[in-house]
Amino acid sequence: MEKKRNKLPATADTTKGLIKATAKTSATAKLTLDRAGWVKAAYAILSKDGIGGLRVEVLAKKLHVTKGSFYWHFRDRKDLHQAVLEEWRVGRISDIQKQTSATAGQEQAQLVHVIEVYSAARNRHGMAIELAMRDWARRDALAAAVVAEVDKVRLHCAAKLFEQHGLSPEEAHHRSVLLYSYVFGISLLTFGSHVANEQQTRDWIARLIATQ
Amino acid sequence: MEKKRNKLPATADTTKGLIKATAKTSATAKLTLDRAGWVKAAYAILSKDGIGGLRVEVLAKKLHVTKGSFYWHFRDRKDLHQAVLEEWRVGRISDIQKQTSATAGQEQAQLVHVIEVYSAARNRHGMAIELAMRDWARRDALAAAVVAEVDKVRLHCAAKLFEQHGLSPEEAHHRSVLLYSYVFGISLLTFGSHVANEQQTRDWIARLIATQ
DNA sequence: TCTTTTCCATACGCTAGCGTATTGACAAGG
DNA sequence: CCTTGTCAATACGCTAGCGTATGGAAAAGA
Repeated sequence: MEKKRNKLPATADTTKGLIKATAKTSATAKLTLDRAGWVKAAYAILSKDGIGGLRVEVLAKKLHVTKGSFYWHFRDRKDLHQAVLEEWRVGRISDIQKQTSATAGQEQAQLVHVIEVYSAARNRHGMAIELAMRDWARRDALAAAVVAEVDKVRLHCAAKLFEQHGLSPEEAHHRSVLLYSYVFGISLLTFGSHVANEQQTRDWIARLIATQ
Repeated sequence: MEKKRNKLPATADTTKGLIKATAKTSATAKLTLDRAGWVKAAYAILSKDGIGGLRVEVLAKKLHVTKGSFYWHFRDRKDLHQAVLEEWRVGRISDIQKQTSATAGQEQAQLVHVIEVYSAARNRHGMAIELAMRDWARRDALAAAVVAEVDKVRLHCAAKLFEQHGLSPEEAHHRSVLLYSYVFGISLLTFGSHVANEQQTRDWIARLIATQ
């Protein structure tokens, strides 16, 4: 019995529902699917317990398998980390470009929409991952690089909306930085406590940021 | 057996002189001061590695003692946690009220100053603790309560400045929430990466927040 | 001087978790 | 049928870390 270390092709071909019913391409499909399954479960733990709680055996228990399976699909813990980072990077960039594709004349509404989408009150799970990634990035260079790249794209896309709305490149950049600082910062203020939603405050701030 | 007498931080040394003067109070004073030494070291670890890295034996090694000392001063790990939280709570509230005591007519300059003080670029260590506390608060109810209390005071003090500057209570609250969301959020954007400081953007945003 | 108190060192048992080695089950293909 | 490849279970050694028990040194009191 020879063991092959599976080094991943990072492109996640998410073909759901083909778990066992496939016959021909099942080998490759099942491989990537299993890695994707581990990564997906890793996300759930990451959002709840942070990168420090992302442990191999805990993850295995969550998936009702043993770590023997994990070390078949992943070389080690770092391998999983890289897969999680890559998944997050691709997913976020894709999401941003979807969120910031505005029709002409609707830029301001689109910006308000972006603020709402990233609001912790409406997207608690997504924001938990966001904060976990940033906490991770403060102690890990690779995570920091990924977060920096995603932020760069985010700022660029938001700035483009501001510019299309008539602002100068400088002010567009300023407001983009403020926008993302706010949406992440507001989640830091409200996440731990059970503060009232304060929708009025959120609306007021969103208007201030998005309106020139 | 040979023993190494490694001194605790300087605060412990200065008070050891007081022990000889007062006998009865020295016991209590030394106890709390030694606790303070542990708490201070805990801060350093907290800012660097987060609450997950705050381990008893690591902390002891940092102080060049064994954990035998730790368990003399603290009942357990949770005891240290509570001491750290209390220290942070008292220190932050004291600091806020100092930072927001404005002379009449200088409220706006004072608000800009608050934004600058909390800027990650100028106060990296303090912001690291701030972020670590908030990450901690996401998974610990006690930490969440402390952070919520500090935030409440912060928002109240900032809102008072805005009101003294002539804003309505509602807008004063809105802008206070924006102010603290921004200062914490901007640190999330810049902490992991080595982004340029962008002082111009910071100034522009500070003016937008503090100026009606 | 003798005793008590204070503070730290040492040794111990225990658990969680990482990574490896080995075995086994099962399906596909020759 | 037998071989091979795929994936998971099991067992193992190892480290880090928590909390306890105990000893020991030194200062403070008596």
